[in-house]
Amino acid sequence: MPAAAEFASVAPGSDYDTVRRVLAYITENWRAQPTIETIAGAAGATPTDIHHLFRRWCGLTPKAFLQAITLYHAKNLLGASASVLDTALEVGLSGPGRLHDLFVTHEAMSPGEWKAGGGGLSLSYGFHPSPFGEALIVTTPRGLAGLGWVSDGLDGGKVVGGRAEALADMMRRWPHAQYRFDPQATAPYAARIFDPKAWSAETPLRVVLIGTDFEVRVWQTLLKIPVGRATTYGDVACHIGKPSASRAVGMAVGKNPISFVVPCHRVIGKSGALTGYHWGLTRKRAILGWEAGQTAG
DNA sequence: TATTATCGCGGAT
DNA sequence: ATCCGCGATAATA
Repeated sequence: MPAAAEFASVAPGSDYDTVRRVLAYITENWRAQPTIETIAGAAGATPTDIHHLFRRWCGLTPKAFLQAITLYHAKNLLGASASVLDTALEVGLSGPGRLHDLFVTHEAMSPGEWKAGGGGLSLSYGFHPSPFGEALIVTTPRGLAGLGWVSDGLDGGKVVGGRAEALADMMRRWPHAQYRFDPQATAPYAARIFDPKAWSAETPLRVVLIGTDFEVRVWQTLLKIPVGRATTYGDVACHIGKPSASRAVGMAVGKNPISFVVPCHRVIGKSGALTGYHWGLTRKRAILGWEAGQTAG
């Protein structure tokens, strides 16, 4: 707890704050095969603290968590059979859009519709705590349009961060929209999204996909990847009928505006390498590790 | 035209 | 085993 106060920029003392430092240390020093004592020391905590933290945060012991973010485990996420996307469909869940465990119903808003009729469209935004740091949530009257993260310091040695930058990043996606700070409008979304106990099929989460036709098709495909599984850029490309477009898929995945809800973190390279994440690879690891804990129980 | 959060192939460590 | 460099490839600004 005392060490966390030094990182007062965001959610001081939060679980993710420490998790982030553990992950950052491991990614930079994995070659040295650091012991749990060394890792704990670098994160400013005792091994016992670390143990309790991971049990509380994701339900896994530190050892299990570390194993969950290795390349070997990432390959397992991909699944032995043909494609995770196909097996998801075989399970026989009824409608499109409720395959995600968050029970999302989605509608698409094409750029044309967005530019032509978008004059009156206004977006509400707010900042809310989450298991992965402070989240920026953007909504329309029709549903969730954006979810991003406020960077909280270092990622891969690069200094980034702040609410202003998080908001600017989101506004860059739809520069012509009207933005209104309205935490009361966005708070219910935060409560729903980050509490697995609140995930329910009866009241699906409404999301609005704003992008090109190609991007929307990719994002819709991502919604079919179950919690605790992963797929590859090439698999997504096959799924939308363009087997050779894996690179273009990577670009579209990277532009996903609704982090976590549209699970772009569950797309990894064919080798099992995590390859990239708009909000930092450290966060991608953290989310995948957290999800491993959710499915383990 | 020049960018990619890709992929698979050789050839060199 | 692992890692680079390369070309093919599809969608954007």
